[in-house]
Parts: sequence; structure tokens; C-alpha cells
Amino acid sequence: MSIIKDLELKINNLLQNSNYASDYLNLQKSFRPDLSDYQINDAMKLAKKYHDSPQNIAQNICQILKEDGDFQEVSLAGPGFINITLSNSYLIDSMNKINEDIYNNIDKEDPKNIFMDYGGANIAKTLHVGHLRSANIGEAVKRLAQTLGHHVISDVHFGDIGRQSGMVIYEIKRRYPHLSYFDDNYQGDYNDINFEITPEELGEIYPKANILAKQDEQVMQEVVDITNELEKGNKAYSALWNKIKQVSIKDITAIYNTLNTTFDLLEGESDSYKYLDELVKYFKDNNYLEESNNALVIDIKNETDNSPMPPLVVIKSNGGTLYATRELANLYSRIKRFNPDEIWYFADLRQSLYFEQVFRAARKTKIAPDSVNLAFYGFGTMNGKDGKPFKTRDGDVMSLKDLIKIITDETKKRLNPNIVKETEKQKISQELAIAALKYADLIPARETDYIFSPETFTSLEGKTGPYLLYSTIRMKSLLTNANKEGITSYNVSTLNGDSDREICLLLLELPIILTKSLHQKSLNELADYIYYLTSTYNTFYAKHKILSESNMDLKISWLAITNLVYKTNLLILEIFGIDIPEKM
RNA sequence: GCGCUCGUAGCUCAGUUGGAUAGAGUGUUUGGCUACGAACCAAAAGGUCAGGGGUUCGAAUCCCUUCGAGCGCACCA
Repeated sequence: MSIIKDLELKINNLLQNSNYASDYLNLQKSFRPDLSDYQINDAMKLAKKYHDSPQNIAQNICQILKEDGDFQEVSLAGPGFINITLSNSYLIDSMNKINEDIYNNIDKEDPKNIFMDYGGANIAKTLHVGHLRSANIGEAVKRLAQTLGHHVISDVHFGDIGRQSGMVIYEIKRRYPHLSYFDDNYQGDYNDINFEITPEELGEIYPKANILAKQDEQVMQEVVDITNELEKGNKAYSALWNKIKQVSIKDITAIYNTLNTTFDLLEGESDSYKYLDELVKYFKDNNYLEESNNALVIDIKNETDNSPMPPLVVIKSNGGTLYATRELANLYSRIKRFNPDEIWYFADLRQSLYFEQVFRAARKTKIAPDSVNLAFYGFGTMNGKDGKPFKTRDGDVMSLKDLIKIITDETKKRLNPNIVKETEKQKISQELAIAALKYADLIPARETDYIFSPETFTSLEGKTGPYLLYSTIRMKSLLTNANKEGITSYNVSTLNGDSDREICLLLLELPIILTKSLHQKSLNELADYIYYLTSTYNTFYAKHKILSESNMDLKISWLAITNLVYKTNLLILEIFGIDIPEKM
């Protein structure tokens, strides 16, 4: 258990013999650091319950807490705030405990099997800035969940089927009409056809087809027909589409890797096909389907609905399936194969009604038993400078490759001149670029819409990824220099001044922030925390000449504090998926 | 039409079981390197928390209302 949770429990234990034994008091970091380290605000709430004044109650609690040696000061303020200041010896002991093992400062949770669905890249479409949030937040939440003790399986959930496939095949047919895929008399094995396509050309094909289909109804009809044929298993189209998929997946995963975003499963919507027949049969056998306008639907209305809830279409009137059908089939297979306790979906908030429908259908049809928790965590929309959402279906959105290149060009300009090898320069400047990009993306709360501008990502000073890396590298450099003097282990034996204490108190907050971030599935608070911790350390760093300090106890204590912040930064940056170069 | 979300410093954003004096970065002005790495540190200025009403010891936060913005509403994904 973390030190701070332990302290809160201890406070509540101290009250076991008092009138307030049945109440749980919450220890909070003080809003008034000039007055105290921590505060308890529960006296005001207890006043009603005990028909007593909040001041009296707070006073009684103060009396009990004052007797404990870990508190240097316990006092009452205002309408019933209890202010608590920790003793230096308590803080020193706590720091040394964390120094032994940083996991002494983390609250592990009861392990659960969690299935995470994020990423959501589409086959044959360029990975663009609109995919950033899902990659960065999804990956960081996964790593955070693992850090807190959970078992996670992640799936990228490629959009690898549907109308886009029809679009791409249509356009390839238009460009290369003589390919054997389109020859009705072809007798050979479609897998033997000699046809190569580059990711670059693939990137042009979908936008082009989309424009053509929008302009011309006949084109759209052909796209729909091809899509249906593909879905029915047309051999030529399937072989072509598989080839496209291979090229595209290779390209997409390379970029995900650059972002340190990795998946246990590289499955897609089309993987649901294996389970579709079984699922539809199950639906039919149990009378979950009804006919409506020639389509087969599941009624998912609820008596408590305060707005109309349309039924979920499972089979279209032309016999085809929809996104939601495949989602249900995937859900069905995931529960069967992995038996998860929880399934978390990460996608744009605009899909919240859609997921509500899928979840309801899954519950109603008992595909998902009540024991499996289904949750949707939405992202705010990425808007252009005009405040309107980016359109992801035309070619106007900046690709991730381009964005990474732009930032890399900026970071390269500022590298330390003693880094001269071109390969090293490239590697480091890209690591800095990824740090800048990821941190800038993790800073806004998950549900906040945000305005995309390259300037945001290319800024390298202040609250940015490069600032964190620069400071962390500097800490390491300091520790290395101390090491050269023969100082290889540290412990805190004395605290000197406000900045030392403030860093210690901040370190104690870590477990609270980690737990809360996982609970909210948003990294913004953790991103704020690491900045605040680092910048508090930098104040401390500027104030003290650590290596030239003649008081050895003080010097070693300062190095220990440096080491603690360094280790904490490593932990958090690892959760963020941000690599730390040796130098920059 | 029905439903959901939002409006906080010039800009971009934090800020929920209601808590003391509303924060950060950036931008503007100013000071600090013959060095434990200046991608850093220090300081100043900047607010009717969209407007109005209510709930209470206490409201950016909860409720009502007006104005403004965005999003979603069965055979797209």
C-alpha cells in the first residue's frame, strides 16, 4: 500500500475509540500549502449527522491526532478545516522507503482481465492526425493499467471491410482494368497474380474514389456492388483486398511502432465473419430478431428512454451486414476466446450513441453476460482552426508521417552541437519529436475537443515533452557526475528548506494521481503532475549547487531527492510511451 | 424536432464525492550562464469563470432560465 493511503488509514484507526469511529475521513493535499501539508474537510459534513458544530467536531479530531508523533502540527481553521503538517522525520522515512523500491509508492489494484479496443486505423487509408488520440491515450491507459497490476489484451481493431474496400477496389479497377482480378474468364489462382502497390499510391486511391463516388451515382452503385461481392466471398476481390491489406498493415504498424503504440492483436472487423453465421443463428433461435422494412433488427428500446432509440440493424435489406453487426460478432468472439472481466472501447465521442446501441443489443441477447463490464471511453473531436471537425474522408488531413517529419525537423535544429553523427542526430531528434507530439496530445483531457495546429506540436519550450526529457536527462547527468565522485547510493537524512519538502510531498501524491488517471481513462492529470514535479525540481536544481555542497549529509540527501524524481519521471514517461535519449 | 456535450486570462487549456486567495503553458515586459546541461530559472502584468436567478456556512463545480457554439439521431464507418 502506498505511504499516503497508509497514513489515511492510520488516521482513521486513531479515531476508532472516538465518537467518529464509523466515519471515514479523507486526507487531501492542502489547498493552502502556506498553512499545512494536508487537510481534512469532513468535519463540516459530520456536523449535520452529529448535530454538533463543525468546529467542535474538528477540535475533537485535532485533539486525537495531535498525540501522534508523525504530525508536526495539527490545527483547526475557518469553519472546520483540519490542517495537518507532517514531521520532517516522517517525510524522510517515507522518501527512503520509496528509494528502496518505487513500487512502494504505487497502489496496486485487484487484477482484472481487461480487453482494450483502440487504434481503429482503416486499411488503405493514411494514418492521420485524427488517429493520434486513440493511439496515444489508448496505449498509455493500457500501460497504466498494467502498472497497477491488471492483465490487458489490446486489439487495434482495423477497419478492414465495408464500403471503403469497395471504393479502393473500384479505383484500382479503374486504374488497372486489365489486371486478372477483373477478368471474368481468369481460371488461375488469384494469389499468384503479379501486382504490387506502394503505400503512397494506396494513400491516393481512397480519396480519389470517394470523390468520384460522391459525384456520380453510378460509381457509387458499383462501389456498393463490389462491397457486397467482397463480403459474399468473391475470390478475385478477396485476393486483391488481402494484398492491399498486407501492404497497408505493414505501413500502419510501422507508424504505430514509431509512436510506441503496440497491440497484442492485429485483428479487424472482417475477423468477425468467422462468427457471423453462428451469431445470426443464435439470434434467430432465440427470437431476438424482427423484420422491419425488409431488414432484420433488434429492438433495443428501454422503458426509461427519454428520447427515441432506433432499433439496431443486424442484416440489411440487401442481405449485407453493418459495422454494428460486425461489432457484435467481434464482441461475441472476444468474450468466448478471452473471457475478460472488462472490455474497453476507445473511439471518438460522436460514436457514443452507436456504442450504447451495441451494448444494449449485447445485453439483451445475452452475448455479453452481466459479469462482463462493457465500457465506451470517448475522445473529444479534433477540430480545424475554424472550430469544425476535421473531415476524415477527404484528403485534407495532415498525415501522421508528415506531422512527425515536421516536428523532427524542428527538434533537429536544436540538438547539442557535440552530437555529430547523422544517424544519431536523426534518432534523437525523432525521439524528441515523438515526445513533443505525445505529450501535447496527452495534456488535454480525454473528452475535450481540441484544435489541431502544427504549432502546438512543434513548440519545444515550457510545458512540453522536450522540457521533460531535457530535465530528466539533466538529472541523470547529475547522478552520473556524483557517481564519478564515488557516490553510488543515496539516502535522505535531512531536509533543508521549502523546495526539498515540496518535492517530497509531491512524490507522495503519485499513487493518488495514478489511480485517478486509470479510473478516468485520461492522462491529463498525470501529464500535469509530471510537469509540476519536474518544474518544482528544476527550481530546486537552480537554487542549490549540489555537487559542490560541503555538508555531506545535505549533499547525499539532495542527490537522493534527485534520484527519486528521476525514477518517478522514468516511470511516468514509460506509461506515456515516451523514450528518453541519452543526450539531446 | 428529440437528445448529448460545451462556454474559465490575448491564445491553447487545467480545475467534480461543493472548500480557504480560480491555476498552467504560451504571448507581452524585465532580470539571471567563463556552466552539477539556459530546450533552464526568477519577476511583473493579465479574470464579471457567457448573462440572470436559486440551493447553503461556502458555488467555476449542483438546480432553473436566457444567449452562444459543437455533435448525434436504423440499412455509412
